Amino acid sequence: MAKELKELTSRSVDYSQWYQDLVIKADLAENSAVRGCMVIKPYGYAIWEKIQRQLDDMFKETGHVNAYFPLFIPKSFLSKEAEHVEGFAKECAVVTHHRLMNDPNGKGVVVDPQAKLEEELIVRPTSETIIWSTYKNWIQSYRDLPILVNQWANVVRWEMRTRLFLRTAEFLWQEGHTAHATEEEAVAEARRMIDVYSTFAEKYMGMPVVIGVKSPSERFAGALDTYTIEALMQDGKALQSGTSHFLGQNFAKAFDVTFVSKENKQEYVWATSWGVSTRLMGALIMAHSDDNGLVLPPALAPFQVVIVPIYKSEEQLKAIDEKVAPIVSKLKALGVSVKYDNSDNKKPGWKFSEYELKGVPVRLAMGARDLENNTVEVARRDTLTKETRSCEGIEEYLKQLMDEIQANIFQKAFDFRTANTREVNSYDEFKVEIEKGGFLLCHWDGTPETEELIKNETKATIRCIPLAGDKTPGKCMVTGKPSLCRVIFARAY
RNA sequence: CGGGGUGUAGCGCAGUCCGGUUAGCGCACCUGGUUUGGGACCAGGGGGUCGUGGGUUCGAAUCCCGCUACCCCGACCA
Repeated sequence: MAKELKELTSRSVDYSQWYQDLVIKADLAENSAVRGCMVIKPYGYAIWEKIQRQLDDMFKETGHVNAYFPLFIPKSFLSKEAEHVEGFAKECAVVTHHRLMNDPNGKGVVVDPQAKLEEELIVRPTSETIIWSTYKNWIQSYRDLPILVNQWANVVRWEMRTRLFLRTAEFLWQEGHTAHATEEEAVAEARRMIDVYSTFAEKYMGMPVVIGVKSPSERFAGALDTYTIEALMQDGKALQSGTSHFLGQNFAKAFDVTFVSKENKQEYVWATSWGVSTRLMGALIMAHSDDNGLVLPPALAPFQVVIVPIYKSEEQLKAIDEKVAPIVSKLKALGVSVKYDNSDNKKPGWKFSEYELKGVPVRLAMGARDLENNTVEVARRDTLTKETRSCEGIEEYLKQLMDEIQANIFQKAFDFRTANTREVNSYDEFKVEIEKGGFLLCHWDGTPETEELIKNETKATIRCIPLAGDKTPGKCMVTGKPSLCRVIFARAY
């Protein structure tokens, strides 16, 4: 490998730099000329499309439908739910005018002062308000419920500091917004969707996550409960990868959304919202990548197999083309996506490195030697191992190899998390352990004050109170007050 | 919004302290040739308002003042 690239992708350098260089080098995304925004490049977007398609299928299976709501939200909508506005007001992009004009001084264009909007429009930071103002018109009777709607959209949050994929000023996501007749049903929906996210993360992204509930101070603005999936990155920091909120009747009350129940009573609707974003791609990158570049799980790789021909002459290439063609079509028939890169403008060595950097799960190389022996070289991205195999039955072998790689990638991340999850019983020990990264399971007295203190002193936050696992009570590591169960502390992105 | 840093070819940088031929290097790009089983080599070539506005000077990438953009570290957050 070229020295330059080795330096760029080496994790011995600062992790955030490693991450950013990897994103850019692997042709996933780049910084835009617009502050804090990101250009998702075709290869990166192909991964997003995979994520999108899979999630969308899972939403459909759970009875949801897609819809689309406006990008702009009248300013007054945002002020209707007090906590909600509190949470988002500081990071909103605001539209104040609707027209430009030629600069009277002849210097380009200026905002036309005549075109000032009567009421400013907010570029959505999330769509609860515009959606609930719409739901008001959709809901009269219990027969109109539940409403199970999802939206694929972009949102804007004017963050002070941004990072590619992890926190951009504009990002792509999906946001589900559901309306229910009863509290139980809404809670069940919020729980069901965090399970969908968890399944997606583990089965498709190959990334183990902990399902839990957020402490009150980490809750979504306007929610009664926030469920989260928390993943551990290779540098020992946690990443919140998806959330599902039980909103109670807060938004129904703010937007006066009521329905007539079976018992002919006027009642407020119960709500949930849930979302995952392009941040999942950040998670995917940081969870699995190594010094050679991305490592993509087969389930989300834009193509699962790349075939590289090695040849000295036109005739040889032609012979390899002919040999490869039936393998390609057979692989496709088996549902394995494959790219045959017989482009003549790059050398094989270059292609090897390039596809490794891009995280393609399996590379096949075929040259004159292979033609003679009816073999092909199979290189695995996850283990970086190579073997030469007969072309006989290679397609079936590759198909099952995909499952093996998918499982191996998950197992590796799972083992890493296990090795970096520790029980900690004293605050002194905590201060030492937190420097090593990872998840720390600790007792906490349940108060926001203690949480705040720990955060200020150690930069660690409560990632979640896990839903599953050990529920043994204990004593808070800081105050010694009683604690119901251990919670997960970590430094987070 | 506080602290720090950087703007020089598509990308990455040197040159700036100490002003002085025609602004340089690596990668990328173009042409020709030899190559091709782990990011090839040789030869030739093209590409620059040195972020921007002003000032000092015979002369400014370099010195002075303003503006601006981006990056990093905090605070805030999916």
